[in-house]
Amino acid sequence: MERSGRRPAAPVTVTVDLVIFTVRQDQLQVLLVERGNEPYRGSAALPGGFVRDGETLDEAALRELLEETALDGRRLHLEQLHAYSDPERDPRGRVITVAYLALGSDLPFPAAGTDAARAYWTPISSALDGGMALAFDHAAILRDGLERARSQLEHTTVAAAFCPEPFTVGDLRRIYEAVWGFKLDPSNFRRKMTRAEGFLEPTGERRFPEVGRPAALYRRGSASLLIPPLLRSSEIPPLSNDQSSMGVRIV
Amino acid sequence: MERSGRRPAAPVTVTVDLVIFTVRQDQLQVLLVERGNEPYRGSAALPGGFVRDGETLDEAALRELLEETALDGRRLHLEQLHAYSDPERDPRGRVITVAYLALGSDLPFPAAGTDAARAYWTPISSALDGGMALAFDHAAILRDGLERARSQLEHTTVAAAFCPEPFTVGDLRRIYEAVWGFKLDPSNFRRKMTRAEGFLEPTGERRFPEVGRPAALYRRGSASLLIPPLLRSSEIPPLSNDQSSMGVRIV
DNA sequence: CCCAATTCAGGTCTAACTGACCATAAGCCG
DNA sequence: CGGCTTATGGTCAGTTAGACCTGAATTGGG
Repeated sequence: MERSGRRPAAPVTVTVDLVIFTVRQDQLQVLLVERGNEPYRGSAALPGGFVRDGETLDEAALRELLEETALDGRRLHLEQLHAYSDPERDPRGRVITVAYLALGSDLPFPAAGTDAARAYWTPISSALDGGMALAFDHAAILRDGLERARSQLEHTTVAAAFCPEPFTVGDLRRIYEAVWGFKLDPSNFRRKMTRAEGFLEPTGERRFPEVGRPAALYRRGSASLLIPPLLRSSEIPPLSNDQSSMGVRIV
Repeated sequence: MERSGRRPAAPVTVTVDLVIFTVRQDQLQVLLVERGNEPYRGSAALPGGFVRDGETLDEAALRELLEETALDGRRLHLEQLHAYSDPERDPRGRVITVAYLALGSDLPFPAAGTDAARAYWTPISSALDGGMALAFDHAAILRDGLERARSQLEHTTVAAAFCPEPFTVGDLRRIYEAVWGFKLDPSNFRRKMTRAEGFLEPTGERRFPEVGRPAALYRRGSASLLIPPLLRSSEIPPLSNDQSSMGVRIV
């Protein structure tokens, strides 16, 4: 940072917005709120809010997460996604937002006591298919969050963050299938996951499902990276709405 | 974003800071400036500045880049890195910065006309080895930028952004070696790169170096992703002198 | 002119991994 | 019991990665 005296520092309002994903009924779902204030009153939006004095962005994101989902932050993954800064993105004026990606398992329905007008889980397919116009640039943020989540599953063990412990290899596979949007071969998936060091920690227990053979139960291992990665290579392309706003276009 | 009326929006100053990397003499170098104003007057810092009214973060980063390096933006890569928001990170008050990563080939020395007190290239090894205390949290930003650059080389074709066109496979390999900090096997590297679709576009020409056999010249291809990725699997031999799979550590 | 040094270009070989597919196991249900 | 479902494990062929080797093409020095 240089040149502090030259130009007046333009004052800016900063918010955090959260892309909170969970998997329910083998479906990737995102938490949306119905806006209670102008602008976009009544529209669907990502949960979020203003960053307060003396608060880091991470703290603000954690606070909003707790307010929206009443969730203990321990078993969920939270990471910064991107900062969005189009001067026209908020009709009230200059508002820059920093988006966060949160992944959680079996997240509860939003507590009734929150001050969001209404919060609810929606399958990303419906949230993105154009029928539901999200407020501000939240559709773009959601797309970026989805792509980030999909990419993270390739290289890290965060998929386990979607699974309540203990879980089976099948549970984990259904997470991958829900997030990526296509089926995986159960046999090859199991071989891959059980060989990745530090991903799955056997409990010795088994789970007896409604139907089918019992499955071994696992806990999350200590590894955070998936080595070697599981790349969604040449599979069936999922519902692709590639219109990412990330990356700078030059020329 | 929700709950607009509840809390006053705390006004914040926003800056962009740039981690600008280039490779010179087979060394990864970063552009630093000597601060001309308080705080940290005289200390080394990353180039950057305030975001102006009506400007996106990307635009602010591009503007700073042009001011610092007088660079035509065509052959350089610019991407958002992370937002840093510790309330104590700037003694002047509440300043959030959004860091950008820029990669360029053969970048010129900073133009004399810029208003940065002094700008200069430094090998990252010296910039990070503690002897040179960077202003603010810029050491952390630089570390994050380095890790991002290293990771990008695995999955994308940005390494070519470091190479003035046309370039040889050897040029490209030396970029990887400089950024990653260890040697690669020339033969295996060439096999990998020439097979990756859309990375290298042969020109048919050759370059006759000072010493050694002439090398075929290439241009950047159209692909932006490197498929399959080139992973620096080498990495931390936990015990023993196992000199890793693909190379020998330098640095 | 021949030789050493250097770098490029290519090839071989083996181990590992991938993806497609098959087979069996172990529950449930009627 | 046989049929259905899911888990688990194995095979097999094709691909890839890493280690290593061979030769090609150039410069520079005796």
